[in-house]
Amino acid sequence: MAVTLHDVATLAGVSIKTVSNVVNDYKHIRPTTREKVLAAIDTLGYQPNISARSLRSGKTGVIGLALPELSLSYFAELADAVIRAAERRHLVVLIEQTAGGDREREIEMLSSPRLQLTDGLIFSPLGMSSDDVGYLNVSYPLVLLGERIFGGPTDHVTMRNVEAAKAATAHLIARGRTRIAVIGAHEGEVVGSAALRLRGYLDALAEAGIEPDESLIRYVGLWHRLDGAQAMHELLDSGVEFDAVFGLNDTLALGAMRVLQESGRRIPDDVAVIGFDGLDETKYSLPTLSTVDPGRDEIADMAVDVLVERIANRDAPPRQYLTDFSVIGRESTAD
Amino acid sequence: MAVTLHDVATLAGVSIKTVSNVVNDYKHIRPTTREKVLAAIDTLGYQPNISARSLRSGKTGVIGLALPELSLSYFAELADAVIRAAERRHLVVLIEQTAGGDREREIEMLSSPRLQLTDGLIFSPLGMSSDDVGYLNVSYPLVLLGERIFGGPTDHVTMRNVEAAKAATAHLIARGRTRIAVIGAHEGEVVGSAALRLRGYLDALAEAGIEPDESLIRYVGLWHRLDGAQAMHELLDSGVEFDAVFGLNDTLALGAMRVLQESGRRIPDDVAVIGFDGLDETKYSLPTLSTVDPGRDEIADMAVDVLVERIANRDAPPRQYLTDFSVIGRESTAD
DNA sequence: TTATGAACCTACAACGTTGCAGGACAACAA
DNA sequence: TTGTTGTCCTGCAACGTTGTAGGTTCATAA
Repeated sequence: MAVTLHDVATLAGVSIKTVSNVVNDYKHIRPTTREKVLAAIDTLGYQPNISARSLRSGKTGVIGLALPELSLSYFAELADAVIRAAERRHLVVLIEQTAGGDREREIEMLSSPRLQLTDGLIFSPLGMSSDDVGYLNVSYPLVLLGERIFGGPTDHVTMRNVEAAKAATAHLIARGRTRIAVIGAHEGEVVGSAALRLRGYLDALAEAGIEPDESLIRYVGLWHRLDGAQAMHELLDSGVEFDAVFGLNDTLALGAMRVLQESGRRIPDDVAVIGFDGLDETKYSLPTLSTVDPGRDEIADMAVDVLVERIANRDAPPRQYLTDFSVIGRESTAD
Repeated sequence: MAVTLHDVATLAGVSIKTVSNVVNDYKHIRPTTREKVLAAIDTLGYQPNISARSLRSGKTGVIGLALPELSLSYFAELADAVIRAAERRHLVVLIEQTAGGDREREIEMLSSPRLQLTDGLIFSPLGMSSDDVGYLNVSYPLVLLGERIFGGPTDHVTMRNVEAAKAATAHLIARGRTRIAVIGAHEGEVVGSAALRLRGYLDALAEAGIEPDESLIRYVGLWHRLDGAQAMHELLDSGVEFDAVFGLNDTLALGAMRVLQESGRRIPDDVAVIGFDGLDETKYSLPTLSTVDPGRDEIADMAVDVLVERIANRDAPPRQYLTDFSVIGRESTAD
């Protein structure tokens, strides 16, 4: 059925190896020979067998991308960006979902035989924590994304969470807001997106000389829209005064915004709202949502680059890479 | 570096083939031998080399999924469902994006050597049309999704678009609405989601004895939120009266809803709105959006099943499979 | 006792490719 | 002339696996 080097070689009247050389752009080939071979390849419609090539070379041209779940917009947009970045480098992406970031699933995934197909993995953990850092000692090239785990034995690409959250908070302060609620904190967390962004929030308050108010900090379990909505309900019920909300991600902010509107508050007049992540969706909400763009394309590009380098050179010491961010002001924080 | 059958065989004191037999659950193996081998596998941490296995067997355990782009929620949720469905069958999914549904890219993708890695493809076209049906004559197992192309030479999984759109429209009519605008029609289209859903809309009107009004049918280019918003602007500017809106997909409906609210209309009091696709997001909008659930999980399950069958039996005639749908009433069409 | 067949195990070849080593030939310098 | 260098091409072996065919052992039946 399938056309092999052998078939091409026979038709072109050369050896198998010469065909292979042509296919792989080997230098020392007479132009006439090259053309004969290319013609044969063309008439037979030859395509190299990737399995055989992989077996021989040990490379597959596939990279893995493990993330909690594609239904979450943040990860869908991340996957989109990673696939595009990989494509530019002639790599193809195989996606593993870890059941919404289940710790056991993540650990299991790290040693899954399914990764055999892969030259390396880009991993965005959610359930695992720094305690699980030992599981990252894998035998294949691994690039870590996000803020769940620091100081692991692998390359790590992440954004400047503290600085970005500080900038988002400063954005609100610059618009005269002083009673800024923050939604999405995680009880007792030290690293992780929630903790880092909360720290940025506190830094900004400190810099502006605003006393932090614990009653303005709302804790949630997950970072879904429902959690944002519920946290806002609680905040409203508590009766505490506030004139701005910082959602530690866009989804939380959108959920909170909905509840604010239901309660009759005007955005941004009564309450200004800002999110975090730069989701596409924030451009279309009512009102449009100010947010922090973490530079997703840059993260994706960098992650793929770093992985490619790591595949080429496994002995280099692991490095940490930081991307740039930008605050995007929209209607929800308009003056 | 990597542990092979050979290493395991040496340690266990049996032949390579016996180890292979154990790994592949060959029946006639003495329990004691099996345990010896399993012990050796365990101590060495053996994992089969998938490239070699693929080369030998011609199967990779990978299926391709080609779709316009993951940033569009519909496709992100579809990909999520397909990956889950594939996982249940011990398959892994490789995702190809076709640049938002670019026709050239779709055609190119169909003969990409990247598909070599794959046992078959699930393809959700957007740019290609029924004129391009010839390009679907590929040599690998292919399952088509969606409504762009009918009557192709491949298996096809889709939903009952006409019936579902009719049901959505009837849902509005049952709530006393008679001036129902529809957003998202495609000029001159005959097949395709837009045309089919528009037909369902017209069928429902006809059944209720409502005369269709061409000025209530709004045409758009793409099905993004901005297009929905713009169509609604035009509709409002046109001054035509309406008491309900049927967005041919959820994104259009959400965009339209935003503009309706900006214009001061109350939903559903002044205007009822229903969408189509059952996006997760519709559960969280303000107000929550009524929609049609096309049974995405069922589509994904079926697509993977059909592909697996097709891989096993390439000679069976192509079939068309239809999934069930359900109308989900929410706040945007509440009585 | 031997014949029969099932249970268990093994050697060999092959899947399609590429690295390696080397051969044939031409061009050029000494 | 001979030696040297470079160009162009080839055969062989190997990557790790599984299908095929066949061999050995053992229990059971004749």
